[in-house]
Amino acid sequence: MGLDDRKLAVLRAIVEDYVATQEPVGSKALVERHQLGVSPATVRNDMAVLEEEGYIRQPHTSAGRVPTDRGYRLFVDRLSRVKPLSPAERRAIERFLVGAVDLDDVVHRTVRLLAQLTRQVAVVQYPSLARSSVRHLELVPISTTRLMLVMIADTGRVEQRLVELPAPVPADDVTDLRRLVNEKLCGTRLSDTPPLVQALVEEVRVGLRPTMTTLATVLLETLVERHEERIALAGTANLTRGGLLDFHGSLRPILEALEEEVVLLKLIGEVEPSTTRIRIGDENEIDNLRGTSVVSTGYGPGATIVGGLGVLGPTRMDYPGTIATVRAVARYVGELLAQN
Amino acid sequence: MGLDDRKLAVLRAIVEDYVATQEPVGSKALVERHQLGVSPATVRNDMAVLEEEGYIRQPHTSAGRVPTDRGYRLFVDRLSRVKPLSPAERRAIERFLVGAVDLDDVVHRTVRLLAQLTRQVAVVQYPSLARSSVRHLELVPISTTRLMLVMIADTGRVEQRLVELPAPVPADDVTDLRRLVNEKLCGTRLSDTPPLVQALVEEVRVGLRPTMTTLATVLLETLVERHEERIALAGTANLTRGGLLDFHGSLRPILEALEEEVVLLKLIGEVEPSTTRIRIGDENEIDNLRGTSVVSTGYGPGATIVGGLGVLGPTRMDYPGTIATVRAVARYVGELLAQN
DNA sequence: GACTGGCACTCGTTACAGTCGAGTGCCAGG
DNA sequence: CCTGGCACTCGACTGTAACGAGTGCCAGTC
Repeated sequence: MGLDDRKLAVLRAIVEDYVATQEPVGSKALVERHQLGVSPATVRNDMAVLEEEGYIRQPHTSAGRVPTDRGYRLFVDRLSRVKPLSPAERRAIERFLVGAVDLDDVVHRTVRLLAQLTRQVAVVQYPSLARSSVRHLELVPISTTRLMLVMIADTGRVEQRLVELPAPVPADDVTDLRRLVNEKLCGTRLSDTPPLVQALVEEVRVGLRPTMTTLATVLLETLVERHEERIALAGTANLTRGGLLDFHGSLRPILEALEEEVVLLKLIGEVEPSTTRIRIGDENEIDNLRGTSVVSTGYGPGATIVGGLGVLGPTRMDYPGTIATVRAVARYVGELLAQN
Repeated sequence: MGLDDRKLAVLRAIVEDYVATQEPVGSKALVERHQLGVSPATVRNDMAVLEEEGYIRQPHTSAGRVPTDRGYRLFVDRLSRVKPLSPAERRAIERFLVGAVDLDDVVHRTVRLLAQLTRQVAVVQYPSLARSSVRHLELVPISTTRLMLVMIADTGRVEQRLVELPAPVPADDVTDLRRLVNEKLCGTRLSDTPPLVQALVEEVRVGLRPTMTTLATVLLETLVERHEERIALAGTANLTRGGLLDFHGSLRPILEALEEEVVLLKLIGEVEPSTTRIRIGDENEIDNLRGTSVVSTGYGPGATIVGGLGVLGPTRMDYPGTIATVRAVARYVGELLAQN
C-alpha cells in the first residue's frame, strides 16, 4: 500500500519518459536514463507494485509501462514542481499582449498565445457578464419603433441587442429612458440586476409602461439569460500532433465537444479563486473528453476573477510546463485588464 | 478529344458512384448500377479515353477509377443539375433562422445550420464593413480621458473601440463631437469614409483638434483597417467523416488553414454578384487546402451583397446537393437581413 | 466501324507461418 | 532487500502464397 520514495521516483521517471517519448517505458531504459541507483530487476518489482495500485499499466504483456490517469494524478499532486517559465516564454507573453486594442483583441491574442506556447488547444472565456458591473447603457434610436440597446460592462465587454418597441417613442422619451436605466443600473453587478430591472417598470410614467416592459424583457434576456457567456478557441490543429496516437484514433468526439459553447464553459468556466484546476482523463465530466486532460484557471484584475481560461490536450502532456504557462498567461491578462 | 454522350454518361456515373461509396469504381459495377445499355468492355474503352484526357485516374493498376479534379470540374459544369432541396431541408432552414435575435445570432445560427445540412465545414462572413453604411455613431464617456466609440452599421453590425484621449474632454464637447461625427458620417458607405474622417479634424474648433485627431485615427483603424472582417466557423468535426480517407490522412494543414481569418476570408470573401463559386482541389489558391473543395456564394438583402458564406469539404463531395443548400441558405439569410 | 465476350495479366489485399526482440515475472543467491 | 539470470510472452516485422477485382487487348459478331 505505502509507496516508498523509490517507487515514487520510478513513477515520476515513467511519467517523464512517457511524456517525452510517447512510448511505453521499460525497466531497462528507465535505469539507463535516470540515476535510480538500482538494477532493472528492482525497478521491475516496483513497477509490479505500482501496477497493482493502479498507477501504471501495460498496453500488452511484452510492452513497457504507461501511466494511468491515476498515475498522472499522483504525479501532478505530489511529484512535480511547477516549472519556471523560460525567459523566451516570458518575453513571448509580454510581446503578444502589448498593443491589444480592445477586449476582443485581448481575448483573441490571449487564446492564440496560449495555444502557441502550450502547443495545445486553448480556450479563453470572455469576462463573465455575471461577474461584471454595468458601466453604461446606451439606447440608440434606429427608427421610431426600434432601439439598439448597447451595454458596456466594467470589464470592457460590450453587448448589443435590437429592441422592437410596441409603439413609436419620441426622442425625448428615449432620452428619459436612457437617463433612468443608467441611473438605476450603473455600477450594479449584473447578477444583481434582475430585481432592479423589474422595478424599473414602476418608475416610469404610465404612457411609457409598455415600452419599458419590452425594454426590461430584452435587458433581462441580454444580460442574464442568453449568450451571456462568450468563448474563444484556438489551436485545434494541435490535436493532430502525435499523429492520432493520443486520443486513441479519433478526433471526432473532441472536435464535436469543442464546438459546443456549453461544453467549453463547463471546462473552464467553473473557477474558484486562485486555483488551477486540473482534470485528467476520466476525471472529466464530459464523456467526449475522457481521454484528454484540461488545465484551467481563473483570471481577472487584481484578486477578483472575471473569467476562466485553459488548455486541453492529451492526458500524456507536460503538466508542469502547461500549468506554469496557463498560470502565467492568466496573470498577465489579469494585469492587462486591471489597467483599464 | 471529343467526348461523346456516352463517355460523359460514364463520367457522371463514376462521379456519382464514387461520391456515394467512396471506393474506386470498376467497369462491371458501373454497368450493374446504371442503365448504360452497353457491356463492361465498352465501358472500359470509354474509361481508357477519359483517363487519357485526364478526367479520371486509377489509384493503382488493379483498381477501379476515381475522378480527378478535372473530372469533377467537368461534372459540375456540364453534367449535373442543381438538386432541388428536400422539403425537410427547407423546413430546417426556416425553423433554424426564425427567432434570431441579433446579427451575432443570425450568423451563428446560419453557420451551424450550413454545417449540419451539408455535413461539412461551414464558413460565414459577417456583413462586410466595407459594404455597409454607418447608421449611427455613439461616443460614451468612460472617464474624462476615455471614450467608448460604438459604431452601428445598417447591416446590423456593431463595432466598438476604446479611445484614449490626449486630454480630458468635458461632457458638452463630447456631445458636440457626437453630433458632428453623426452628421458627417451617417449614411455613408464605410469604404467612402476615410476622406470624410480626415476632413472632420478641420471642422472642429482649435481646442478640440488633438482630441478629434485621435478620434479620427481610431475611427479609421476600427472601420477600415483592423479586424474589419469577421468570420464564423462550424462543423470542423465533419472533417473526420470518411475516416481520414479524404484529405489523404492528415487534417493538420486544413485545421491550420481554418484558424487563419485571412485564409477564410480569401475562401468566401471574394464574391461576385449572384454567382456560386466552386473551387475544386488544386484550383484552390491556398496550398493547405488543395485536396479540398469549396463552394461559396454571396448573400445580402435584395440584390446587393454584403458578405459571403460557403462550405469546405473533400473534393469527393455531393456537389449538386451542396450547391443547392449553400444557395438556399444564402437566400434565406438575405431575406432575413432585408427585414431589418 | 462499333460493340462484345473471352482471356491473360497486374497488383493490392488477406492469411499464415516464422523469426526477432523488448520486456516481463520469478527465483536463487549475495 | 537487492541483483543477475533465465524462461516466457507477445507484438512487430518479414516472406510467401492464394485470392480476386479490375484492367487491356484481341478476335469475333452485328
